[in-house]
Amino acid sequence: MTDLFAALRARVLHTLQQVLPDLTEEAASRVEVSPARDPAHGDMATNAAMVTAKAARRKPAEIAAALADALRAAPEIAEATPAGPGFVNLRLRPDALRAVLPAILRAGEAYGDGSAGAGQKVNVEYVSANPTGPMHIGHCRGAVVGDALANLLAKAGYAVTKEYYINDAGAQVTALAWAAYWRYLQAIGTPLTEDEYANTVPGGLQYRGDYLVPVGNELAARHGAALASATKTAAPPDVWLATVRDHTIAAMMRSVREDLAALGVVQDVFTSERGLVETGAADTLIERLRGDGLIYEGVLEPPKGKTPDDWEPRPQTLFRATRFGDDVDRPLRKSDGSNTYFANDIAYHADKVERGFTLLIDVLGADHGGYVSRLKAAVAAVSHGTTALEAVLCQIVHVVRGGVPVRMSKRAGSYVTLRDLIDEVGKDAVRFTMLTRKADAQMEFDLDAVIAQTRDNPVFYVQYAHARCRSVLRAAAEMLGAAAIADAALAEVGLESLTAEPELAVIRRLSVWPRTVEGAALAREPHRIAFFLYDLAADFHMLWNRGKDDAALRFLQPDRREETLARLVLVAATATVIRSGLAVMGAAPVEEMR
RNA sequence: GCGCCCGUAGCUCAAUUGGAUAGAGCACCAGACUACGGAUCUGGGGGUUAGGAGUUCGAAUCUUCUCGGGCGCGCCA
Repeated sequence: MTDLFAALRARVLHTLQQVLPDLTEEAASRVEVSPARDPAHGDMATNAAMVTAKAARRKPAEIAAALADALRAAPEIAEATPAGPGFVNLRLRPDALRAVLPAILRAGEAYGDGSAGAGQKVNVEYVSANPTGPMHIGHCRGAVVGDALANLLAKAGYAVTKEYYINDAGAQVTALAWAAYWRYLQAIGTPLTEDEYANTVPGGLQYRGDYLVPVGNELAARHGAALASATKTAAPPDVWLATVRDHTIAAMMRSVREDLAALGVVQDVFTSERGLVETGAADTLIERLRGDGLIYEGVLEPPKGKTPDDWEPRPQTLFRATRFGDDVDRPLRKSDGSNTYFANDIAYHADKVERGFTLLIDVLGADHGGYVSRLKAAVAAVSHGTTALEAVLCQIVHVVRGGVPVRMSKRAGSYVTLRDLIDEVGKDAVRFTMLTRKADAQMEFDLDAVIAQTRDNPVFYVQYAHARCRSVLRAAAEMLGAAAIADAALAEVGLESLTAEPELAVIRRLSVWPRTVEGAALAREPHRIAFFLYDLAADFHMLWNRGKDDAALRFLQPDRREETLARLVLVAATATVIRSGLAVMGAAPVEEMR
């Protein structure tokens, strides 16, 4: 019994069946036991009477009254009161409420682990930035949201794989190779100026940032002048392209992994788009879908209202996405015969399906919103409906400093890199702050506020609460000895002295943790963890400050050992749950503030 | 023109996924430190949830319309 709300829900359902013998399973499934919004109402409330009234053809208030009467007989319930339009408010016996504390100490950070995921194999794909340069702030939110969501799902009982899809097959990678080749020519002493070189590059010289200088130097060190013409001007691509491209992609991915590691993100699987292309996976898949009657040659209608200037009707290889709810059928081959990005992406998602995942979650930027419906159609088609795809869309982050927007020029080298951001505000602050908004809402990231060490910075507020817990426990170890305050020892302590409202408020909050984990996981909303931690920290700071007005209310009372130990149980449990929550966020708990 | 996301206190954001009197922080006003770390805490003012209509025991949340903002719209990734 580590989830008090699950236990009480079971109690309510059991009792409800006595009141309403004909209770349907459907109605029962809608019964909730939730935290009371107002402590004056009690500890918990249930909507049981309201959600069952219609089927039972009885008035909610009538059921609520009967249910409350029956619940009062339950051993863990002190009060059960019908209220409002049909709620039943519950107040637990104090010992039943306090029982969560030893349960937390015994479970440690595993407290809150759930089984809602039922071991389902889920693949969370996130970041998946093109390997064409250092990661910048635009990539950051997806990285943090995806990583925290994966942690959250794992805690809720899913079997999670964290994955990165390397987009290393498109035209932009060829452009990257041209840019790296320029740095290579420089390294071996080319006579070409940058502009002269740019004129020889199809599509012009992109990626002019100097982060490719080391790559050029490495190529020169490894290959000498072998990749260039005798006059050290641009040689035909077939001489060097594959070599330079592969080396550069590898270098960029090393940099991406380093940046992600600095953010605390370590993914389990990296899948290469090029790998899928080279094994012909996409072509194989297209033929398979053709066998299912889902591929045809056809001509699409032009988009209504806004027709591109160069639009002309053209027969294309199309996937019947409309059969799976998409708006239009989607092209799989470009006019030059090569596969579209979408074609490769179908193959990639089919690969995930074949690896046994029954739930795929793609964390995408909001600019991919229009892409989701065709992906869902593709996953439905290749998995024959056995696998679901969900998209978590991350809206754009506006970086400001003191209310003034930080310009993020696309001009190479002058944008704000992820590494710059981490160096300035720290990994934990970046992660926590990125999770203080719903992913699908635009957010403002104020560098000044994130550095500030005050209450308006949730990271410090939460970490300060943890540091205070640890501070008390260190002082307690001095006073009582380390053995007396070990978790195992504290789990046996009598807790009758914990009766004050601020103490009960913290206990109530701690009891909500498993329910919070489950709710956030099912909704795919890791930001709820951040808000829970903030609220828990607020409850704890409030409790702490009682000791300021009245020294008798401080945690450590030298001449009252039993009472002190009981309070230490509360402190240790609070610290444990904060650590548990920070682990989901991917932020480190701190022992002391500096 | 069509599709998706969004609109909540002056500002930045919540709201237990349809629940009770819509809550926090910042800012503003008034208070609390011989400290288990005051980087904290207590109190106050501030709202027609963009607007209208509907669904029901009950709506910020669901439906619909209007207004406003963001993103996307065949052979980019």
